[in-house]
Amino acid sequence: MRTIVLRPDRPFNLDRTLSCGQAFRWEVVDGWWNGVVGEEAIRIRQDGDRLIFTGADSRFIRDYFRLDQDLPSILASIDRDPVIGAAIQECMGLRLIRQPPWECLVSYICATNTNIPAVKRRIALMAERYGRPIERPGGRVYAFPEPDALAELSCTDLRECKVGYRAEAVREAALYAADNPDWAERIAALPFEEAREALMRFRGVGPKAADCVLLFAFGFFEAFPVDVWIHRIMTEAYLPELAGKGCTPAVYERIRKFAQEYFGDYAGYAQEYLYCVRESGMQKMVKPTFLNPATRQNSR
DNA sequence: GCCCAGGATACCT
DNA sequence: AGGTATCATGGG
Repeated sequence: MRTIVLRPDRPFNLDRTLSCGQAFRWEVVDGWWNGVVGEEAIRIRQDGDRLIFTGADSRFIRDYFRLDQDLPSILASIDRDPVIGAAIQECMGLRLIRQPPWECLVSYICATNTNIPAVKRRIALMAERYGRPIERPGGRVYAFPEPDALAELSCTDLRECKVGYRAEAVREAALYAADNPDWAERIAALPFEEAREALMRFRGVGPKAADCVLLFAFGFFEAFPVDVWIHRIMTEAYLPELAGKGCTPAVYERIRKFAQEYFGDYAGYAQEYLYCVRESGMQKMVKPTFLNPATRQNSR
């Protein structure tokens, strides 16, 4: 059992971080979060300013949860109005984690037009059936399968993991990644927009999935994924002129460009905080509180 | 049975 | 450039 004592100027909230829908392989079992990251089977809980965990060393935990990132400065930089301000208050301590690129890519291919529980099920099935077993005192768990393990499968095999029509896309991605083991390094070395284009060359990866992988795996914090919830929040609170138009490619582009300019280099954090309060936050907007241009400009 | 969900794609006009 | 049908699955 290991412990990390959190510095007061490095706020962190484990529950918010793991339950906000950015990662799909964590679950709570009697007060502990259990998850598999790479080859590590991790068990962790938070007690005030202490993180108590097994299954990985402290350096791994710090890196995965980005505990050394200066969250207060980041949040100060995006805190530009009452809407995002309320989300920051409510979700303080939520951090964007550093996910393994391959698992993250497959996860968001499997996350199109579906809901979070279904994605978790798909990833869990692929891991149980085709991942390397990891033996732990608490039982056996499975690493997420490497590209070559998935590349061998037929679409039928993948469909039995309940991925549905996404099977071809998962298979193609696996074949490509197995043939190009350096695919992630090459994307990581590109500038943001080029990395985005590279990801969108995978079948089944459009703007939204690409932005999620850029944000959750590659640490491009200017990425601003627009799903149906974010589309709703952004059109109601920030871009009323786009309300009721549906999230067409042009609308998607306008929202993400606005967000990058308005929230700045850490727009992705704004996105995740807004997503975190998607339901409670929308309730409070029964009378849509459109921010007027004046409010937008003199903030901060 | 319905509608919705961390959408993308091919195919229209 | 801008609309639209379709895809497979699970939750509510």
